[in-house]
Amino acid sequence: MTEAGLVHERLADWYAHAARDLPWRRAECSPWGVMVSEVMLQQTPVARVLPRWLEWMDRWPTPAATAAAPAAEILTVWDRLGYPRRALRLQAAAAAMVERHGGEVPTTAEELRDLPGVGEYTAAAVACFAFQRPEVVVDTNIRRVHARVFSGKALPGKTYTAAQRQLAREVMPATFDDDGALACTWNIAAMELGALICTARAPRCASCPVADLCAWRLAGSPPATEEEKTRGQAWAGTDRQVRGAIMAALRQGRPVLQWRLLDQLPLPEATAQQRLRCLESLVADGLAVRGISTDPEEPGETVIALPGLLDSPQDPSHQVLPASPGAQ
DNA sequence: AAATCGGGGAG
DNA sequence: CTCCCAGATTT
Repeated sequence: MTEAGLVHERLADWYAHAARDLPWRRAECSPWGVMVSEVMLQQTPVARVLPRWLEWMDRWPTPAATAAAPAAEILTVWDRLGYPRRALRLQAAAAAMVERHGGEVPTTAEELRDLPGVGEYTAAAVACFAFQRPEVVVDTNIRRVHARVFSGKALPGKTYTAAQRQLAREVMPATFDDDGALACTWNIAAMELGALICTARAPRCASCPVADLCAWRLAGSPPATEEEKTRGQAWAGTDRQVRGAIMAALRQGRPVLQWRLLDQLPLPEATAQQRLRCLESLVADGLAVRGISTDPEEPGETVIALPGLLDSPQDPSHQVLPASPGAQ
C-alpha cells in the first residue's frame, strides 16, 4: 500500500493554494456556521448550499435564534435543498443545544453524535473543522480518495465497510492530543481533492498532486467493477418526487385546501392514492400540518399548510385540527 | 445490509 | 438520458 506520510505533505501543500474560499471555512466562521454547513451539505453539492447557507446564517446566526424560528420559515429558507427533514432536524439539534449545552455547539464528537440529524460523519466533521479535534472524518469524497490512492480501486463501493473505516484510521497523520491541526488539514485536504480533482466521473489526474503515488494509477487505472458502481436512485414516479411537489406547493406560504393541493400537483402520472399517501407521510414527518378552514366561503374544509402557519393571529381563517390520524 | 428520503447540474 | 453529490434514519 502507498505510504501515507508523503501523501500528507503533498496534499497539505496542494490545499494551501488550491482550496476554495468557502465562508464556513473562514477563521471567523462560528461553530454554528460549520454545523449548518455540514447538515446542508449532506448529499447536496456546495454550489447549491452556498446561497441557502448565507441566508440561514443571516437570519439565524445562533442555535437559539434557529430554535426560536417558526418551522414554516425554516422550511421556506431551506427551499429546494432537498431532504427537508434535514431542516427540521437541524432546528431540533439547535433546540437540544439550547436545552443541554447552554446554547452552544458541543465540542466533542460524542456529544455531537447525540444531536438529531447528526451521524458519524457530521459529528466528526464539526468536531474537527469547528474545534480542531483530531477526528477521523470520512465522507464520500474521502472514501473515493482512499480507495484510489491507497487501495488501487476505481471506486469505493456503496457501503462504508469496516475495512474502509480501519483504513481511514490508519492513514491519519500522527497527532498529539492537544493539537488536531495536522488531522484537520488532512481531512479537509483529502475532501477537497475528491471534490476538485479526484472526482467520481472523470478524475483530473493530470492536475493531481499525488498522481505518482496513487495505487489506482500505478495499477493502470482499472475501470470500476459492477460491484463498485453506485446505481442511481430512481426519481420519476417515486414518492420522493410527489412529496417534493407537495412541499413546493406548500412553500408558497398560504394554507391550501387539501383537495385542491392534491388535484393541482404538476404530476399527471401520480395516482390519487399515491398523492394522499405522500401527504400523509409528510404530516407524519412534521413537514406539513392539517387543519380545518373557518373561512365562511368554505367552512369545515380540510386545509394543508407548513407547520406553524395555522391558527396564527395573522390568519384567523384556519384552525389547527386536533390530532386525528384518520382525518381526510 | 437494504430502503427511504430531494433536487438539480454535469457529462 | 444517467449519474452523483461534505448522509442519516429506520427496518
